[in-house]
Amino acid sequence: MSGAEITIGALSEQTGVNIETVRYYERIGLIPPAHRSAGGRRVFDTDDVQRLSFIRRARQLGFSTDEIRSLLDVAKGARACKDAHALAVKHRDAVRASIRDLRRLERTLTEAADRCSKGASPGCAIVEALSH
Amino acid sequence: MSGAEITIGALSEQTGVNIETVRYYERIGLIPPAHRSAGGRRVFDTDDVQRLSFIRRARQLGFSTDEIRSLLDVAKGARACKDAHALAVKHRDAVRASIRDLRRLERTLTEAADRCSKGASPGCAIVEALSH
DNA sequence: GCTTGCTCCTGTAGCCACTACAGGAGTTAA
DNA sequence: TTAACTCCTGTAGTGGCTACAGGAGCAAGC
Repeated sequence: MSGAEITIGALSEQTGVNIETVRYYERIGLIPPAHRSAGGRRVFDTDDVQRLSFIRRARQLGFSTDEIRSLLDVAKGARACKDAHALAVKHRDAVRASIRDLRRLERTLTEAADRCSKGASPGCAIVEALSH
Repeated sequence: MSGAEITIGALSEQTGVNIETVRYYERIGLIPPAHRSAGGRRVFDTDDVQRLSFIRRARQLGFSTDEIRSLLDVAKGARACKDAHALAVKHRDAVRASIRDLRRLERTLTEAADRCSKGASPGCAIVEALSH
């Protein structure tokens, strides 16, 4: 029992997580089923705000919902910190690979766009670049 | 009528595009409906190989199927090169933005992972980083 | 001519992480 | 009491594929 009773709308505002997304997280079991008011509405507390904020930050860092499940386990002590470390490193390596790919991509796009704007090519330089 | 009659399997091998994906592209109208053999099977030619290779390269550069539709229009002269240029520049800017985001992300992940492996934090540094 | 094994066909459903309804019910302020 | 608002469930859509199930065409060997 931590603090006030919070509606789903207030929870959404405080955490920046969409109302529909909160319900979705409940549905897939990322957050536990919320308590209900007499009228059947979800009631949250400050613990839920904490948890949802945690999830949101993890999502912003690109962790998948499954990875977040593991991170939440680490947070509540049900799993070793080592696992969180492994996840973070694995994810960071994936991010690094993405950056490398995107850099190459950016170069290719820039080259094509530059040749095009200079009107050096007879046809369209971008179409040309994609044709072989 | 350009060249030999090519099955969907051969087309897939020559272009590196999955068979199911070829059928998917036909379904969404990214490629025109293929001609059929007497037995009802799709028959392709070298023009189709060209087109599909074009599409594949564009996908590898991260263009959406809708953007590729426009690029194909430019390729066949039904749309100005200017439009392709605009698309490429817009896409390149999006890629640049992604790179910036991922760099920040990579830094955050590295910092958290490093603090964790050094065992400097009392709890888990990664969980800590996500908690506020 | 028949069988075996391969390729291909259509149609549907699943993936991820949401997002967007429709149609109804609880809640609050004037 | 009425209006405006928030919330409820359930379902379907997004993009770009991918993965079946259940059937049919086709080529080679016997």
